[in-house]
Amino acid sequence: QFSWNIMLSILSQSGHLDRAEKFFTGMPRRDVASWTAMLVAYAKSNRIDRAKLLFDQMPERNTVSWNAMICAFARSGDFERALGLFRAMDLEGARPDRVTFVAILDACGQSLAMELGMWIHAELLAAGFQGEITISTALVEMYGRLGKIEDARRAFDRATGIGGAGGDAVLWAAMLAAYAINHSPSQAREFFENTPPRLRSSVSWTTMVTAYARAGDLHAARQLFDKIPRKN
RNA sequence: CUUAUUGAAUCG
Repeated sequence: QFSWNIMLSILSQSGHLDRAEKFFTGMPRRDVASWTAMLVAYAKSNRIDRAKLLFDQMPERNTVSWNAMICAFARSGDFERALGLFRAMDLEGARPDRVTFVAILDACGQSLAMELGMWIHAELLAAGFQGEITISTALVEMYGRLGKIEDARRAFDRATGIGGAGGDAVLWAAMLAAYAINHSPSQAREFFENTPPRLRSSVSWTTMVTAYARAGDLHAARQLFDKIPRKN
């Protein structure tokens, strides 16, 4: 069973939707993973409608299947349906996990659904997902997009811990982006300078450079660009 | 840490 599923995911990841489809229908046995893999294959080819059809036809659904479908909607920009599915999970007794929450927080941020976002935030605290770094990053990103920079910062501070130097490069880049979106480049720059080099990535650099460029300060952009270490 | 789903910028 494992090997069939592996074969199926190889086919879909290499973009052979038609072959994946044939393989899927020809499989001697199909478990939840097989159905979900096929669903994702459709979604990646932008056949969201087909994906949803498969989702509805699945003999059983687990959290991963729900996540896959929610992510598919979110990726296609259909945040309404993504959020709708999230609500429907409860009714079918599927429990959201950290992947669900990250996807939903992202959808909230992109659709500027502040009310719901804050509600979700409370939900995940209650569910005990507080400490997950991907969750923290998603919170920072969402609040940043919503213009709630203080809330973004609060989530960030909790994630970086006592010394304030915890977390990873993704978290720090997300916080930087939150500043860059909501404040002047110099404000963002201050945060950038206070970022431990270990937690700076090429993403931090490009975020900072484009912040200057967007503000029209091409000189500062160029100057910073020239300071980027070779490896980045 | 390889059977399915998830976190950051730019450009393509």
